[in-house]
Amino acid sequence: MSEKSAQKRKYILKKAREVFSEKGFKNVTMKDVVEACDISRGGLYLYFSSTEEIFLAVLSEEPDDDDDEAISKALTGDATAGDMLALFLKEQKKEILRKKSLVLASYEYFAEKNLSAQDNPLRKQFEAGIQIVQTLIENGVRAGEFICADPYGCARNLMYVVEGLKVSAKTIGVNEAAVDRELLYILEGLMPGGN
Amino acid sequence: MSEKSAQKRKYILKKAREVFSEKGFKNVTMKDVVEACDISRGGLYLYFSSTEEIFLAVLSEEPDDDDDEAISKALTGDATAGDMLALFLKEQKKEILRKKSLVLASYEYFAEKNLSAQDNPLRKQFEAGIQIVQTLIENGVRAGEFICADPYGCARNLMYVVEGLKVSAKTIGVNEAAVDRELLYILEGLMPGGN
Amino acid sequence: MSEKSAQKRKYILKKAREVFSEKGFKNVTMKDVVEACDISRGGLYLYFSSTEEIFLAVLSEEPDDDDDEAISKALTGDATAGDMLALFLKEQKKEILRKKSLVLASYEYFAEKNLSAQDNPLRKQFEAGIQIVQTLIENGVRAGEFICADPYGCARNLMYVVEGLKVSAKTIGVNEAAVDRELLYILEGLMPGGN
Amino acid sequence: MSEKSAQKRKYILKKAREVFSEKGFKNVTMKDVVEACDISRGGLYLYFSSTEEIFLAVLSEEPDDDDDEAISKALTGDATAGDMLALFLKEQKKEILRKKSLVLASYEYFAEKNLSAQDNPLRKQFEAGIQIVQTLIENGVRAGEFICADPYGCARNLMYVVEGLKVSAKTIGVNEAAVDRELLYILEGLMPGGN
DNA sequence: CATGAATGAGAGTTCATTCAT
DNA sequence: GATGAATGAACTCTCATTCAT
Repeated sequence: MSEKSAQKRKYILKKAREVFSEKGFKNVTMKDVVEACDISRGGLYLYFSSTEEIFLAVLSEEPDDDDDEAISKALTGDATAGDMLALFLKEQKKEILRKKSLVLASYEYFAEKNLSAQDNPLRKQFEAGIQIVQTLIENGVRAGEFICADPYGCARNLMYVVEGLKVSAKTIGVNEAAVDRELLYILEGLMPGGN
Repeated sequence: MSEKSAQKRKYILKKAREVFSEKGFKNVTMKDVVEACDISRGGLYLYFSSTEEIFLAVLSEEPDDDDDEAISKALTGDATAGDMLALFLKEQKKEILRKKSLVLASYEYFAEKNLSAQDNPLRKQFEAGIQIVQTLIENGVRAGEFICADPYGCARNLMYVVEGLKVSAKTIGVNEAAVDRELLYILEGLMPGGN
Repeated sequence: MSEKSAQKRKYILKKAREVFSEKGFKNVTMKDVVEACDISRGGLYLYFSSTEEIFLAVLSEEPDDDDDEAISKALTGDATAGDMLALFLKEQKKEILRKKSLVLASYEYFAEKNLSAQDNPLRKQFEAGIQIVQTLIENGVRAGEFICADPYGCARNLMYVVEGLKVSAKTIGVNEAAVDRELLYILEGLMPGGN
Repeated sequence: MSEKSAQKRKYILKKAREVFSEKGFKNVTMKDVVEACDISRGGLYLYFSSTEEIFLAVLSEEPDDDDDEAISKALTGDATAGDMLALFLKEQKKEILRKKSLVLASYEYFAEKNLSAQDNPLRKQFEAGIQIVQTLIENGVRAGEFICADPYGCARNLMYVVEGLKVSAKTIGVNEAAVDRELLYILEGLMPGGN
């Protein structure tokens, strides 16, 4: 039963993720989720008792994580820093362009809460990204692949651009070429013969 | 009457702007606006018939526009490109850090609509920003103040960072020092002795 | 408007009183009141926001107060203590036998709350009754109408019997003859030639 | 199984009694009972199919009945009428002051039903009480212990006071001293040197 | 123009009751 | 017998919107 329950919970979260992707956070009602899942009103309450609870569960669900896996694999292999950075950017690009993403719902949700830096998963993720990029750049500089006087600054710049692209993708529209162009601009700045 | 009407309309928009700043777009009800304005329920309907209508009116209101004015003045004066870029960035910074801004409400609103590029004021504004920055950089390069191989790319980079900072300010928190740091990083990239 | 509002409020309370009389306290829903008043769901909420609020308003409404008026008149006139006690008992009897009374609803309500003696209107009323009866008996004794060694004890006895009759009337049924019989039993105990 | 069943039934009734004592009748849901018993929702329905059914079963359960036993014992022994009346009153007092009693739940329940005198267990119990007291008083008078011109009237008076005390204990609060005082007042009225 | 009472649709939530296991 | 997930009816409460004044 617990098995079945867990599966149903997962099913609900899967459907809810779609709903949040489409409608953001605040616009989603329990009724929306009920209808997306095609279950009864009361049935949903057996698993979750508010949209917030569902949303947080969706967020904390392990994602498909091809990305992290891929990154991990790359990090353990003997890929060059450039390869790895490219890989990282590829994942970011995927996230930026993903149709069904929780980006805006997260913005809505975390903008309302005023979480301290520690409690804010969005921030943690952001800072983790900076850390990764900085390390990759430093490795690349050491290996002679990159030229960069301020790896930390460059990493931050990259991540803010990614952030800007994410939100732009949802609000003003950004196509794949534009994403490539922006990321390439930064990458080229790191290249020995770059601008 | 028309005069009085216009004033009341303005009053409503002023109050509504505050409401949208605080609560985003979707969370705002006609009741919220009515209460913020301390007018009657029916009274509001004489001027606007939905929160969307109010929101669009708020957006299209001419803002205080010290910024644009200042910019214009600078552009007509004999300020250097560097001065003018600094001025532009100062305005951006103000917007990024403004407590009561419509940033998130706009994101919410325009994310829902799928407006074509032409109809999307957010996009127009974004592109106008790029245009301005690009021009300033080009002027600076011509004047020998800046060194930049790709003014358009640099302008885009700058604007995406600004966008990233705006959303970060609302969601994960960004203080003034952090904004300065990010903008400075870009500026230094333009300087003859920069990175 | 305030006039009309006040009238509607009164109207709601009148209807609500009937509902509480019939169904007690806990069984009454906002829907019940809405239906009794034949107003809209939301309309009721303009006046009251919970059944508790309505109930307390019903309780604190001034009653028809023939009783109190009558008593007051008698007290100011030159009625004998016996006449006045008879009058008091007549009012009690009316209350005991009243079809539409809030007795049980009050019991339900105040049993749930654990109000201190001061805050409990039921208790205040009860003690006021004892006080009145005691005074009347003392006056009667002084006037030679009654014989009573313990007016306070007798007053309490009377009021507890009244209380017992009230609840019995609602739960096991008590007819007028039975009420008369019980009250007469006590009265006769006060009479010079009584038991 | 039937043995086990009977035990479970008893267990449910025991727990349900507590629930009804605390929450009255109408406020109790099947869910409340399920939770108090820590059994499954469906499980309860194997034994009872409504709160009413449970409540009636609780009421008809033989109580601990030290009281009745004690009374019976006393009645068969050679106790004096005074001793026996004192015993009876002691039991009433216990009931009046019992924290977990079904008094209010019963009031709620039987007030809703409009049972005929025959079908109303509350009434039967009340009249049985009068009968017992009347007999005791008559025996006491015959034995010269009591003086009473109207044993039936006095018995009724006593029982209504008890009823009044029961309901007062639940609604306006009555402490032990007050109960003693009221009962003593009546007893003294029976005593040769009483009021 | 302006008011605010009134309506009713719709979302949230709780439970009695059923039923597959 | 026993379980507890699931359903759906019923209730609470909030607002967008209308309309008589």
